Amino acid sequence: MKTIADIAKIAGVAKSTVSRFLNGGSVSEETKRKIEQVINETGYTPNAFAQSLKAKQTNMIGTIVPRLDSYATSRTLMGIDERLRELNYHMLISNAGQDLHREIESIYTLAKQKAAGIILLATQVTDAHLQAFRTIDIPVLLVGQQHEEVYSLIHDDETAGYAIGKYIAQRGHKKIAFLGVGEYDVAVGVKRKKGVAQALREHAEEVEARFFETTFSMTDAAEKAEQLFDEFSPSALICATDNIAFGAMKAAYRKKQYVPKDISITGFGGYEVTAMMHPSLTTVHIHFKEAGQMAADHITKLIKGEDIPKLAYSRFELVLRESVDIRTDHLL
Amino acid sequence: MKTIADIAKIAGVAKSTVSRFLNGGSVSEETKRKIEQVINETGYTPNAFAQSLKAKQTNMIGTIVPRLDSYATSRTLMGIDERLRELNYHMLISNAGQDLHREIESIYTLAKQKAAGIILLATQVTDAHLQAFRTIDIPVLLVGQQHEEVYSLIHDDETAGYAIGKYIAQRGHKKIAFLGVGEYDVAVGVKRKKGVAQALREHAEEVEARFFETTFSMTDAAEKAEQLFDEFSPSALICATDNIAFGAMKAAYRKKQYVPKDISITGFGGYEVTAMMHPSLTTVHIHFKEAGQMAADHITKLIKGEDIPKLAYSRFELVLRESVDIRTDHLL
DNA sequence: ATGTTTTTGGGAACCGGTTCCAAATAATCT
DNA sequence: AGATTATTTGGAACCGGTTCCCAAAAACAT
Repeated sequence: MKTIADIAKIAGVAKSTVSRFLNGGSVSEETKRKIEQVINETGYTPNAFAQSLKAKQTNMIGTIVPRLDSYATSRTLMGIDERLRELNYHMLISNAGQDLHREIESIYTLAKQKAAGIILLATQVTDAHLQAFRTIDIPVLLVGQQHEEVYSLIHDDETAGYAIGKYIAQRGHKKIAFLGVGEYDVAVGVKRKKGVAQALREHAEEVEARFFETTFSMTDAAEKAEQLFDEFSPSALICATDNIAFGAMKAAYRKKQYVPKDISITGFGGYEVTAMMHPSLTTVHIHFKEAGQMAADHITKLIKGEDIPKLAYSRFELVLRESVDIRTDHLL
Repeated sequence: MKTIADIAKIAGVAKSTVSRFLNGGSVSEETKRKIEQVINETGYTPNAFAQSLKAKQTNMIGTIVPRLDSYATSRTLMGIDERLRELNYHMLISNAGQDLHREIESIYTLAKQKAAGIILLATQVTDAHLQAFRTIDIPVLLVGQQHEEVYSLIHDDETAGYAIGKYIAQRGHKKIAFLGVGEYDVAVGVKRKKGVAQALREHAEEVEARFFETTFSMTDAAEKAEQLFDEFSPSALICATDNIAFGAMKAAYRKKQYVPKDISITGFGGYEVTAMMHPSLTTVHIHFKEAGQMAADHITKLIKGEDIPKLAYSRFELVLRESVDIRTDHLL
C-alpha cells in the first residue's frame, strides 16, 4: 500500500504539498497536475486512521439498536442512513441483542472508536446509561424513549394510544381488552397502555376495560390472547404492537371467533404486512423512517453545536381498515 | 482525554511499559499495580485509531446489505453479529439501499476503513464488483450469490425450488403457476425458478406450468397475482418469496378464491409471520440466521488464512402448513 | 531595477499508540 | 563470589497522515 510519502517522492514534492493538494490548500497548477497523475497511477487512498488520529473525530454516527429483526428498527435505520448519507456522515450499527449490558458496552465502544455522535434506539434508560452518557464526551440522542438529561425523540405513544382507544370506544364496543407488554419498555409497555387507558376511562360508564400483558413474541401473544378470550371475551382487543395483533388474530381463528364480526382487533406500528393480511389490520401507523431522518438531522445538529429541542415527537396516524367492526348492540 | 504518555508520566514509568502492560508483555507485579491504579483513577482508554494505525488492521468485519427492511437481511445480520461477537470481532453494517453503485462504493469505503474482511449480501455480482474485490486487499465473502472468483455462501435456492415444485406436483395439482422476480437477482429470480421448473418438467405429462414475473413488493405481487388468476386460473401458485405469497393471498381473497380450497399458495423464506397468518403458509424455511453464523465463521477463517470451501451451502427445509391442499380431481 | 506582497514548497513536529533494541536489574548456576 | 542467564525497563523509531512555520519563488507595485 502506498503512503503519502511515496506519492510525494514519486511526484518529486514534499509530503506536506501532497497533503495540501488533497485537502484543497494552495498548490500551483503544475504541481497539482503532477500529483494528480501519480495518485491516479498508483491508486493511492489516504489511510483513514492516520487522518482520524490527528482529527480526533470521525464522520461516523453510531446507532445502537436493541434488535435487528424488527420492522420498527429496520425502518428507523433506513431513515437514519438515508439522511446521514445526504449529510455526509456514515452510519455504524451496533446490535445489542436485547441485552442492556451489551447496550452500555456499545456506548463505550463507540466512544472509543471516536464516533461523532450516538443514536440510541432505546427500550429503557437506566442509571448505567446515564453514567455512560456523562462519561463519554459525545452527543447522544435517544429515540423511542425519553429522559430529561438527554436529547430525545419519541413516537408520542401516549397520544397514539389515546387515539386508538378513543376510536374503539366510539365504535360502540363495551368490553374492551388491551394486550400489552411489561413496563420494562416505557414506550410500549407504559405509554401506549396509559394512552389507551385514558381514552377508555373517558367512557367508563359504558365500557368495561381489562388490561393484559404478554411479550413481544407472536407465539406468546397468541397464547395469551386465547386465555384472554376465555376469561373475558371482549368485543374488541387493542394490541400494543402489530406482532401481538398477528398473534391475537391467530388466536381468534383458533377460537373460531371471526374478525371483525365477533371480535375487533387493532395493532400498533403500521408494518407493511398489516395491509396484506386478511382481514387487513386497523393500526396506528408510526412514521419510523421519518423519525429516523429526524434523528439524523438532530444528531448532526448536536454535533455542530446547533440548537435543537430537548424533546421532539415523530408523527403517527390512525389507519382504519377491516379488522374493526362497529357495535350497535346497545341500540338494540 | 488522557494519553498513554500521561499515564506513563503519572505512574512514573515509560510509555512502552504501559503499552506492554496493556498488551500483556512482561511487567513486574509492582509496576503492574501502579499502572493499573493510575488507569483506574483516570479512566483511560487507548485511542483506537492510534492502535489501528500501527496494526494496519482492525477487528471490524464490514457487512454490506442491499436493504435493511427485509426479514432475510435481518436474520442473516443477527447470525453474523452473534457469531462475530463470540469470535471477538465487530460488525459494521453498510446499507446500499438497493443501489449497486452504492454497493461498490461501500466496498472501497470499507477497505479504506481497514475492515478485516467484507461480507456482501449480494443480489448480483457485476464486473465492477469483481474489479473492486481485486483492487482491495481484503478477504471477501459473498452470501446469497456465487461467483467462481470469490468465496461464496449460498442458500441452495435451486434445490429448494425443486423441493417445493416436486411437493406441489405430487399433491396432484395440474395447473401450476410460478410467480417470481426478474433475473437481475440470480438467487431468487433465476435459481428458485430453475429448481421449480425442473421439478415440474418431471411431471410434464400431467401438469401445465406457467411462469410469471413481478417485483419484491407485496403490492405489485398482489396485482400481478390477480391478473394471473384471470388469465390462467391455476390450482396452485408457487411464489418466489413469502412477501410475494402475502400479496398473492390478498389477491386470492379479493377474487374470492379460497386458500387452499380453490387455490394452494406457497412462499419461500420462512418468515415468522407465515405461521401466524390464516391460513398458515406452506413455505421453504431458509436458515438465514444459521447462514449468517456460517458466514461469520468463514470470513474469520479467511482472515486468519485458514482453508474454507470456495462454495458452501446453507440449509433449508420444507415447512408444510395449511395453504396447500391436495387435489384429487384426477381420481374422479 | 528595487521593494513589497502573495503563492508555493519543504522541513519538522505532532497525533497516540506499538515495537525493537539495548541497558539495568534480578535470578540462577558453577 | 563471580559468571551466566532471564526478566524488567526505558529510549527511540515508526505507523501515515496534518499543520505550523519559514524560506524561496513568483507576481505585483513603485
